[in-house]
Amino acid sequence: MPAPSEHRQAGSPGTEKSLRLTTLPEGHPCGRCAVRAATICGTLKAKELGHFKSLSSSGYAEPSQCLFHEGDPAQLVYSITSGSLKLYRLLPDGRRQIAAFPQAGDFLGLTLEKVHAYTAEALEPVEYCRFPRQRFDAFVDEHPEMGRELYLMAAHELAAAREQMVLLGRKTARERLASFLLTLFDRARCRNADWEIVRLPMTRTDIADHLGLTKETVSRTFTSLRRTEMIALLPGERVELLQRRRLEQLACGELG
Amino acid sequence: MPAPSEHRQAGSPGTEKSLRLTTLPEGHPCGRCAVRAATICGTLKAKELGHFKSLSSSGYAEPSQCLFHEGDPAQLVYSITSGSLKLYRLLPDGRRQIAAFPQAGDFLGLTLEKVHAYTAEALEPVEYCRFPRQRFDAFVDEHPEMGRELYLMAAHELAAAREQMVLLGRKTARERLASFLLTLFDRARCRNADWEIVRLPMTRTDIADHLGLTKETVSRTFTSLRRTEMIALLPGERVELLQRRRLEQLACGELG
DNA sequence: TCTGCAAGGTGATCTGGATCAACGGGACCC
DNA sequence: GGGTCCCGTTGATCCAGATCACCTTGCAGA
Repeated sequence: MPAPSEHRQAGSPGTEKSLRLTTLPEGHPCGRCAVRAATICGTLKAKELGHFKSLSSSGYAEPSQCLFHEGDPAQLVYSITSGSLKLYRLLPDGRRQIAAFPQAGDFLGLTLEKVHAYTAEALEPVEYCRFPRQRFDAFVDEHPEMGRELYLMAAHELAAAREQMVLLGRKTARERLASFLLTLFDRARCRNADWEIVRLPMTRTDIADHLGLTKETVSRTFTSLRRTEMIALLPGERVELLQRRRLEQLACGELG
Repeated sequence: MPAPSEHRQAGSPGTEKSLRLTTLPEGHPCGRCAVRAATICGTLKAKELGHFKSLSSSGYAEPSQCLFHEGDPAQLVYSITSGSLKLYRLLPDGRRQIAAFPQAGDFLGLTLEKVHAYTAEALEPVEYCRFPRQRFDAFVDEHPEMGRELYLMAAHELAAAREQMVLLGRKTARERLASFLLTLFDRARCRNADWEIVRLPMTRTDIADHLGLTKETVSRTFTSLRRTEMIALLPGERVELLQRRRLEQLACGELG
């Protein structure tokens, strides 16, 4: 029987956002959007949301297809409505760093620069709404309350990025993998009330390039966590967290 | 004779922000603020800025003094007007990761959580404006245009944090130090037109804890860059970049 | 049915940077 | 003047994780 989670007991993002979610009239184009509550769309009223949505077009990407590449002019902004991706930078000699694994509810391509600094590649089939950058910016200018929402989004991502800096700069391989699994778990739990089970839509190489390791070390570390009975590898690219409390201690450096 | 810089030739933040800077009447409390142009204060008109400023109190911190500690309730927001700091997280066993070296013009303490996740410690004498968090938030709510400014600030920091993730995850010690020196150089150049000289107000240990290395490795790497004549160590904690083009190539992984 | 190949796993070996140790110099304080 | 402490530097040794090599499995395509 797993110990209860320490962090974010009450008032998880999901709860808090659903409070302010406005109901939409029958037949609204966003009426069936599964991620509306989780994005900046959630704060817009029916009419404004209709206008916002009308700026966009829907799209679909297959696994290994890229929404944009590092160096491409940043002309579109994406709101992911289903699926997940990897966001990465390549060094000239092929070394790769995966900055994040964006998923449904995330915005993508919101760079301040004229070109993308990262490549966004689908891990699974991805559905999205796509906004021309200029129209997106114009809409934000006309709706100052959107600025605050964008800020909250960026601030969340900044917190995650700094957490990852601690991981990359100072944690061991075991600590990194434990942290990674817990992050995925927390992120999934905000959206649907899964169990102690985490789905891994990415390969060992992807995980390695996110954690600053090699795929061999990731593989060995999975084995090591399995041998110490902290996790179990389930069929279907899934992992069960058998002892979440111990994983949390390991992740924050309290355990060998 | 150094090659011209590749990145950010025209339209540096400094230029772009000064365009929108409003002039203040004689005797305005922010009239002599050196960093007004570089912060969100720069977008406010005289009257609003006066109101904003009146929410704050000025303060001063000596080297090694902390504005706040990891775990403290986040009750204040700081706008740094001079000096520089280190922002770090400690793991229970003493491992440390320095997330950033904030300096004049930066805001600090803008967390979404109720407590600070990092400690902010002065490297040099620091002057700041300090806003009670509630009043700061209330002001932002009443001035929606501030949301956009906060967003731009967070987006800049996010870009920097992801750049650091690439560094920590995939770069060698030499590449890390070269990247670090160039980042400091670019940051200083935005504010005053220094030369090819970078000031290092932090110790070797601080640099190590920022780059995911040890102080010994940082020291050896300085020596190595000096031996290959890419930098020179000057008295007064300063470094001259002797071959910026080569340093840039090294920093982005194009050189051994 | 075979073939190719991408992904995961594991053993053997290597190495970049960590760790341990020692020294010199500057700032500060009796 | 003589401690003491902190900082930077350098040498010697160690080790976590990288690298290299190899095997298995699953699956798509011929």
